[in-house]
Amino acid sequence: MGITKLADLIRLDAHDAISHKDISDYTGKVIALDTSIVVNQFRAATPALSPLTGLFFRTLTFLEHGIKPVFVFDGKPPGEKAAVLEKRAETAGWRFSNRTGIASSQTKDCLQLLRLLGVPFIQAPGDAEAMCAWLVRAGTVDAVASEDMDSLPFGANILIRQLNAKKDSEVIEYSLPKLLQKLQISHEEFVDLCILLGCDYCDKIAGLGPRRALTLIQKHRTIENVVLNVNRKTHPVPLFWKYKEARKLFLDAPQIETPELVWTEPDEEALVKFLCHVKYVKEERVRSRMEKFRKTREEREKEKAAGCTKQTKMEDFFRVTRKRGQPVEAADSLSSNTKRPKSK
DNA sequence: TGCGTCC
DNA sequence: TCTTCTGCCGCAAGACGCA
DNA sequence: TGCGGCCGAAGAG
Repeated sequence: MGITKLADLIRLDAHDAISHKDISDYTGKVIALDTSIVVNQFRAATPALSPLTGLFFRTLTFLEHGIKPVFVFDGKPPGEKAAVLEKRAETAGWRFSNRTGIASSQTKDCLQLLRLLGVPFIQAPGDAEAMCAWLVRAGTVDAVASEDMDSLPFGANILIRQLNAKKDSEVIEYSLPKLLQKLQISHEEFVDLCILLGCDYCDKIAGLGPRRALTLIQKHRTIENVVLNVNRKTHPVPLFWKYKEARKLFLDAPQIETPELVWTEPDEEALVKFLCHVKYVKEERVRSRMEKFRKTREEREKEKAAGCTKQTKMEDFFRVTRKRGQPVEAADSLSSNTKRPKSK
């Protein structure tokens, strides 16, 4: 669900924090993705089909563009969010199964697919969004790609939306430092603002929308002070309001030692065996996509040989590792890329 | 480019 | 009176390949 | 399921 109306607020009040990019602008970048969001996207688009094929196609598109994806899996959700998830699952009519953090069969399939594609993945101790944001802060990855805005209060400096395989689709990049500068608030104040807007971890104050919430935080700086300065009759504070727990979740996300990230060559034969013989995807579909992948890769190498500097040589790309706390480039360099508005 | 199909 | 919030409604969500 | 647009209701100045 993310943060209610945060995208609107940024669009209207901190437009400078947004830049419009093309997927090719992320060549050579390490991008963390919340796997559950990606999988749910495919499930929502084609409920009758396995989301595995979608994951397969999209991951290859990333690799073709020289993007190094890292998939992050949800661990045991924090108690506050578990309640929300359970409620959501109940209304949707399915059983909420990630209470323990034990991988479902679908998760195991995704893990297997990523292994065969040679793409690294990380098991988060809790919320995958929190882990993704922490990876950016630690310099392990350059940005988070997600449709949820949660990564920003979690502290991800760069958030990318609409990073998909569609041709001519516009990628939107949000810069947290620019956002804070434009709104003239600190990260802690921004977290309080997100709680007032409405997040997954606690209730919100009724009657306070994005306009008023922003003005109040800019004026009074903390939720405690905002509460003292709003009309309690028209804007009642929720009973047993767990805003302090929510604040703690955003600011003190659980951290783990990041494993060394390694990208290797996709194993076509094993992919065919898994996707076609176990998951019953048509072999022709998998083979032709792999063929296209190889051709794109060859073209890139040719371009590189011809002196096209932007392209990443694939031999360089594979078997490349990213060590902990050793960013390839500062995350901020992503947002310093030239804006490339799409012409329609 | 639009539309049908993927499983 | 103007601004802001809320609730309701409708639509579209992925990616590929063929015509 | 989530969003954007539209509308009526309610609050702020």
